[in-house]
Amino acid sequence: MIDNNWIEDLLNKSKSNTKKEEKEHNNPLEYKLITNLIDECYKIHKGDTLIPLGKLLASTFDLLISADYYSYVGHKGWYYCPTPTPSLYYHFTNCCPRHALGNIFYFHPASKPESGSIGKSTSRLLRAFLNVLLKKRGRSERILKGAEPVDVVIVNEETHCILFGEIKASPLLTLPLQMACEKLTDDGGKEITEHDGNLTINTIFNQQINLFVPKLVEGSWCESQYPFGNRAALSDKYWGYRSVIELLAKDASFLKNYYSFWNEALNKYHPKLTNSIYWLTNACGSPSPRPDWWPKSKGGDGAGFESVSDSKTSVGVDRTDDIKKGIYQVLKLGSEGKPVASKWKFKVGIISNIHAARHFEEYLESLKNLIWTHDTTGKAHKAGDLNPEHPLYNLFDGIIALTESHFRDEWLKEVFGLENN
DNA sequence: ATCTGGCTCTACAATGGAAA
DNA sequence: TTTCCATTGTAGAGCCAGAT
Repeated sequence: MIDNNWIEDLLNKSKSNTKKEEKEHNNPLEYKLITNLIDECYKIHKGDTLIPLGKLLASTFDLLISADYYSYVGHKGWYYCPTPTPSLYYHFTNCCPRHALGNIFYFHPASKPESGSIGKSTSRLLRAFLNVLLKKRGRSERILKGAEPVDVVIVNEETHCILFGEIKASPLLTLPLQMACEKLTDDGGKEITEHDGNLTINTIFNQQINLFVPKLVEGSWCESQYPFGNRAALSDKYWGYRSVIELLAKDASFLKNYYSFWNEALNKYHPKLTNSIYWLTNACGSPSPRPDWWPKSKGGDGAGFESVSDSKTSVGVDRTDDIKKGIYQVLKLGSEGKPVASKWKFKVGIISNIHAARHFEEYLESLKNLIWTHDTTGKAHKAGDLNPEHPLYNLFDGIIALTESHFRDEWLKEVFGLENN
């Protein structure tokens, strides 16, 4: 089964996959947006080196994912909030985003794209993002879409270094969209309140849509918006990408303000610190304090309540079963590939946008420096029992994320070591 | 009360064999 | 040989029950 061509075969499959993907996936704005985002990060970091480059990059990766999410926005799923001024929101956690900033919760289901379409884009976008980033850093490595069971292949043809990686990418948050609107009444002419929620409006096409970026005013986070763009028609599939590109070009303050919000959200991303902008982050859990009007979960006869965002939507590589899956993948790829690596310096690792913010300690800390080997005698108990030339392997050559990484390999450190990790 | 993980549903991509 | 289609595998996320 496993032979000396295992790595070579997968590498060849990966190459052809990439070409095919480039052909079929034809979004002309994707590369442009990624390039602009990364260039802006370098500019900001150069102007203020106290801002860590990796975190900046991670925050703009969220913007990239968001641009993709926005491209699915249609007529359905806008939430009507009447106070203090009538407004429509298209949001990504299950509550009114503007009231959540003050820890007041009005339930309304998030309008996320179908999970089936999210999965493939996040993984593709992270590969594309890293590709541009490595070019920017002057690296010659190529990033390829892997073939099962490998998510991503990173290869340096000259030095024969090759990484098979497991990708786990998921955004910290997606900014809500906002539109102004008239005060609405129900069929009987009665005013609609926050509790009534869940309205479907007639059309969003060609209307001004704004981006909801909370702003810190005298110590509290307040609603604030940037003019964003509009979707011309159903066929206008990439309007999200176009609008982010235009906003970056138009308003120099946007990215810095967005970053300071995003960074604060990441710094306070902990289930014990449930305040304000926390409720816009993924996997933030149940509302606290839970208001009287907060609904029980659907079909629930028991004590279950709806959440603002379920733990299944965890950030980066933080979801526990994803971490476990990742550990299995590096073990599997490593144990099959490393002993037969031939001319390749074969490395394995996990690649993500954001490190395991909540679960690193419990799930990865004790494993991060593990090494392993094959022992067919079953009698080796210490290194000295083995032949001095007996090979040992890293469990992880790298646990890599834009925000924080752990390296056990010099090559990977050169490729991915950013200034802040 | 919260976290975790099993089960479920959905979307999508890859595969491989049969039909054209 | 190419095209079609059923099957299989993977991932994200909702729901729920059991553990802590």
